[in-house]
Amino acid sequence: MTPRTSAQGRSTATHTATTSVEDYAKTIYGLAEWDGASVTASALAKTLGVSNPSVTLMMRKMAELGLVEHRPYAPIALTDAGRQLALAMVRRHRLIETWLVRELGYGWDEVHEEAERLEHAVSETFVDRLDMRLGHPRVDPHGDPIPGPDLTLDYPETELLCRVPAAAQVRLEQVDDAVPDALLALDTHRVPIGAQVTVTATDGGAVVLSPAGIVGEQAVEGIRLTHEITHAMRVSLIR
Amino acid sequence: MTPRTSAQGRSTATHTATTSVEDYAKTIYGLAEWDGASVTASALAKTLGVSNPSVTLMMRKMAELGLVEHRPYAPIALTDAGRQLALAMVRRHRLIETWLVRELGYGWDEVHEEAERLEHAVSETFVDRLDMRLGHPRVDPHGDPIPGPDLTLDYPETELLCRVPAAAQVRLEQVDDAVPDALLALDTHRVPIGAQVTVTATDGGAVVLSPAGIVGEQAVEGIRLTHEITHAMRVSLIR
DNA sequence: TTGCAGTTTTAGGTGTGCCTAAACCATACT
DNA sequence: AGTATGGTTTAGGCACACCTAAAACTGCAA
Repeated sequence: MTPRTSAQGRSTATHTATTSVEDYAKTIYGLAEWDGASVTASALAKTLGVSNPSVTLMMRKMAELGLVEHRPYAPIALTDAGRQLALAMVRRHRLIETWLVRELGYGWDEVHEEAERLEHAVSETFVDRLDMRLGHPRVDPHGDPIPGPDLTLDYPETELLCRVPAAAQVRLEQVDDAVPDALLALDTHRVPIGAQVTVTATDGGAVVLSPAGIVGEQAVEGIRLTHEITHAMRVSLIR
Repeated sequence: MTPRTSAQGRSTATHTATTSVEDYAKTIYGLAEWDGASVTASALAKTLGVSNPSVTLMMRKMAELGLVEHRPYAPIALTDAGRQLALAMVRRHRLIETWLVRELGYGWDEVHEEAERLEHAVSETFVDRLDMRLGHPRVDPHGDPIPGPDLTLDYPETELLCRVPAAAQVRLEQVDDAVPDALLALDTHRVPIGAQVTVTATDGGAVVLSPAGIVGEQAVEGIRLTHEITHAMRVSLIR
């Protein structure tokens, strides 16, 4: 599951990649990674906000570039080179977000869009110097792990919040920075990354949370989160 | 000479501008500004590294957008809106350069290319926050003045080094960051921005400099700069 | 004044990345 | 097994920004 990394890091493909190619690679990686599901053309189209035919065409192109495996009508998977490219983009994105929050006073809910544009414009040198200045952070402000310079990534053991059974005690580890509603919900209910909570009830993906440690009878107001939001959060199970 | 600035700053044009349009506007402004000459299509083509017909086409487009005045076969000039856009880009460019040098440890000869890409990717918000963090600098590391948030710009009284007569005492005020040879020459001869020097001899644009204060007989090795390089520097006259 | 040289524009064409509409396949259901 | 329903691909086009080659204009000079 953990991506294999060839020694010298990004090679030819990374240099020929256009902004679009970079976005496709990152999105394919994100879908496969976050959900653990196989990536379909239409899922990709929906996430990227483009039409289905556009995806088909781009997949043909990226297959020729050696970035994806794609036989007609079959699901889409990144090659090793494609994963390299995706991880390089993820690294950029998360380092930039960390910097925007730490040094330019951005809120964690403001950084995504800005990073989305900047990540295509910065050089390798820039990324390395930024990484050094920030002290080689391991996670970004949303709890997402940042790939190292060699593009390896250690995953904590996490699960999508929408898949956790009722009554579980969990710790909030990551939020998808691309889902503003999720960030907003955590802000308004004062639930930071690292908070421990109990899943009081589940309803087909929607979830009700209470502060951890609340046992039973106390009538605490729970926090209700929609499926869309719980799908944008990953948690680790406690005990 | 100093561009007039309408109250609320950048309006429609700034938001519809593509990367190319932004580059054209900035380049037209730079040519008119630095040289004081009227801008021809071929000068623009050469500076931007594109063909002449590409310039013609782009001028038609930018005229429709209300960014340039351009009657066929006539020289090119920015409209007020075009100058707004150009100044917004100059502001971005120079603030980004200042930041790269001050906080990411870039050399002043490394920043141009990086800033050239970043300036098209950052938001207005980003620029304003960066400006605040840097303490509203008035000049960038190359001595070039940085337009304020209202896009006005105060020019010091300067002249191109290649136009200064022999025997003049001058102070180095600005270097064109887009000319690496000029930056290199100043680095190797240890001449910083603000240095006072005497123009010992001129030769059709090429110039020999000596440290200021050297009067006559002392046989000091002068610094010889080509026309290409002296054209990339601006100085103020002393006394 | 006419002609020529150089600049500028028109004409026609390329590559990228996107779109809609229409054909196509593969699977799930009756 | 046969067919409907969806996801997927082909077909045909558009916008942007660039190119080369050829035509058109300007203005200087014989």
